[in-house]
Amino acid sequence: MKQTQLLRGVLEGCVLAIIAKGPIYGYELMQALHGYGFTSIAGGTLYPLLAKLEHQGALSSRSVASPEGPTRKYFSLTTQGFENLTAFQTQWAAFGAQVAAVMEAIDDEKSRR
Amino acid sequence: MKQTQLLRGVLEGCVLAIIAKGPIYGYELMQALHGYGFTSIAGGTLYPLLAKLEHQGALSSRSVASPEGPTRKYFSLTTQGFENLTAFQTQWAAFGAQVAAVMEAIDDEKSRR
DNA sequence: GATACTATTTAGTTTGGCTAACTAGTCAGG
DNA sequence: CCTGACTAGTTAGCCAAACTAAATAGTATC
Repeated sequence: MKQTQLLRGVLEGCVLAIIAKGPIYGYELMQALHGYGFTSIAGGTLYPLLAKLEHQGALSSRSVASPEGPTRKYFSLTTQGFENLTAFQTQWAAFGAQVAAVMEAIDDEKSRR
Repeated sequence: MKQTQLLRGVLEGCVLAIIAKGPIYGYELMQALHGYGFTSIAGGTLYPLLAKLEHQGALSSRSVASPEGPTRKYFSLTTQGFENLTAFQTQWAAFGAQVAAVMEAIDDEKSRR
């Protein structure tokens, strides 16, 4: 499915949510996203986002050698990151309600026919 | 609220949904969106979108003189437009479910603490 | 004739996810 | 030993869509 546009801003929230569950490195996070259905997310999308979030202070990272490949970079949420996540959840809920209201209106219209 | 990024792709769906209720002109549609909470949508956002949708064949339009201002351009959904709307609703529902799944996971985590 | 509201259009900017390419480490098969 | 496959991360440049700001123009009010 092509959901590029819908992802705008939402991907960041999802990344924060998954990292909130515990430290995780980029590649693993990517696979987790795929598992949730966000199959289109590639390294070129995810890594720059992680770098941005770390730069902004929402994430902290540490490098750990891997027994089966290149060094992994584990990310954790900072206090700021948790705040961002909460803010996102609030905003997303409100936004979803707005969209639902618009769609409901047309559903009413449809059922009236 | 700053929801610029979340609106990506969704605005189009909302516009289709509102027009589905019956012919409406741009300015009125803009006010309708404001009424649903999308207060940031300005003419410079909406009109180009309407033009694009008409060009793509999702909307048809006709100009009608207004008794209290410049000529209005009323838009209606074409068959294509209805199809687009249905496709959007399906996609939006699936997307919403995916995001909910990610957020739920972290809620579980939170409540376990 | 100045302000305000209605109604639409256009130019140019910004944001953030996308593709594509590259580097680099480990391991299996031939 | 070399090739390919999987793991792991980085970078440059593209593109779609919403944004700001400004302009045009009609009507009404003061």
